[in-house]
Amino acid sequence: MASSERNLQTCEVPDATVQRLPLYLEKLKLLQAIGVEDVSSRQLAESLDIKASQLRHDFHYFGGFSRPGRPYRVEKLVTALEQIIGVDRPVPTAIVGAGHLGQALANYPGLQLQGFPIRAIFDVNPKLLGLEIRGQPVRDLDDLEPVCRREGIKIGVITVPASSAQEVVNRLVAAGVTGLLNFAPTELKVPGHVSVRHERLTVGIMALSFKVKCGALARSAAGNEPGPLAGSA
Amino acid sequence: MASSERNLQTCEVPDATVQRLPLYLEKLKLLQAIGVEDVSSRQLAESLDIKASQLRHDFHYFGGFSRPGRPYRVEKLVTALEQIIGVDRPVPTAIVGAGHLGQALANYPGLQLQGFPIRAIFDVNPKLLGLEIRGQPVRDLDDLEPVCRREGIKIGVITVPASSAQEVVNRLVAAGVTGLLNFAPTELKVPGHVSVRHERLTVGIMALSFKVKCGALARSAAGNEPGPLAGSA
DNA sequence: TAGATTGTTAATCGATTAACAATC
DNA sequence: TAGATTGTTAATCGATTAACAATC
Repeated sequence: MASSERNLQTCEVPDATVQRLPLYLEKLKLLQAIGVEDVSSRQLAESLDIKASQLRHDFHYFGGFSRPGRPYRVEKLVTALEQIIGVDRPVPTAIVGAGHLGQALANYPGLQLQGFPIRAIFDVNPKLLGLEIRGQPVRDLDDLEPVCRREGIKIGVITVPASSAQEVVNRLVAAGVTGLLNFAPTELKVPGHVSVRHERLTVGIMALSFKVKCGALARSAAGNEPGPLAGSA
Repeated sequence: MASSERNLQTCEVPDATVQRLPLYLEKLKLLQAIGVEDVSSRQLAESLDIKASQLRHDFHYFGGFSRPGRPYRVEKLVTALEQIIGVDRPVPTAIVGAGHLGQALANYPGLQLQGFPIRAIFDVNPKLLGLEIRGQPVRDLDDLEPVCRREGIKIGVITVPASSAQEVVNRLVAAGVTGLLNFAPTELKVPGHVSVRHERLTVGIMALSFKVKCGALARSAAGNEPGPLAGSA
């Protein structure tokens, strides 16, 4: 118990584990919604296509979700994971850049539902200032600092062009934002107390392209090119 | 050389390496654009915040980008990586689901620029059928198969609700699509020759939330809460 | 030549998986 | 009890890093 407390505080949790926590939470919430009360590590792991021992190993960093012999209580697990991830209370979030991607994210219900309500949207383009998305007006970038402070914004979503990303980030950090979700294709310099996560849309599609190309090569080498209708589920 | 050919064909390349290839390509194209002709593994690695030995190790799976003693030629490397990733010629891509996210992706210039021209957009909503995005009309989902075949669509981007994702995927696969970029929060069943990549927006923001929360805990434990203006770059 | 660079292998490091005692 | 389950440690596996010969 003492060691799991230390893990929580110093965050000595592997990144690979951290990335799986949201998947666990998502699946558990789904189970909760259909009225499932108990779940074993094997059931939960199988539904996520991972090994049960990996799931238990992940949970072990935080410790004490159940006792040997007893399966997990879905509700307890949801509560615990929400606390661990930090979405046990809403995390006020702002979107900077109300172009196509920014608007899409502002409209996406998942963010609000998962605990990240959009409390502010900013853009430099005066033509967008009239626009309102899910009850939030697009505001002038000039108002960034006072609005972010007033709303207690914790996370900033960067959907501005790469050329203005760093300046926007500096202002968000100065206004007290400590987490940045960066969709701009550029590196960002931030002070040590700020966390950044890059979301690169083109990395995903390129990695996919590589696999597609390799699959095609492998099949043509093996000489068993499937007809377009073959094998469809 | 024989072993690197085998790697190319059977794709025995670690996923971690595959995910870095697009980053290398992106940075190299940037260097090319500003007229840089040569680059060393150290320079390139440093600009991406990785170790030079890792970069050389990655390149070694494909082999023969330079000779000992000579730095890499930017142009040769760009060409080679484009071929390896499979973007040396355009990869016809379709977007299924023209809601906010689908429209944002269709409008995103990066996809076209990186080698993935959007050659078709589909939706079930009749109200969207008049819409045209960057020269592509939103088409009726009923026309999916003939249009995908005619345009030679290789990659399908899934931006429909989770409830209809599997059906859309079945139809895309039947129409000859072999790569799927899935934004719907659901697992997909596909035949073996099809590659799927999940893009989970909420996983990214939740992992970020975890790090933010841990950072706050660590600082409050250490008792050195920085003022909101401290340390800003 | 001397210093710098790549390609390639070996060493290290970390993450995943297996195993099993304790428990229900 | 017998079968199933968790928490926890050890074994395995794979990825990253270091080292260095060959080369410019």
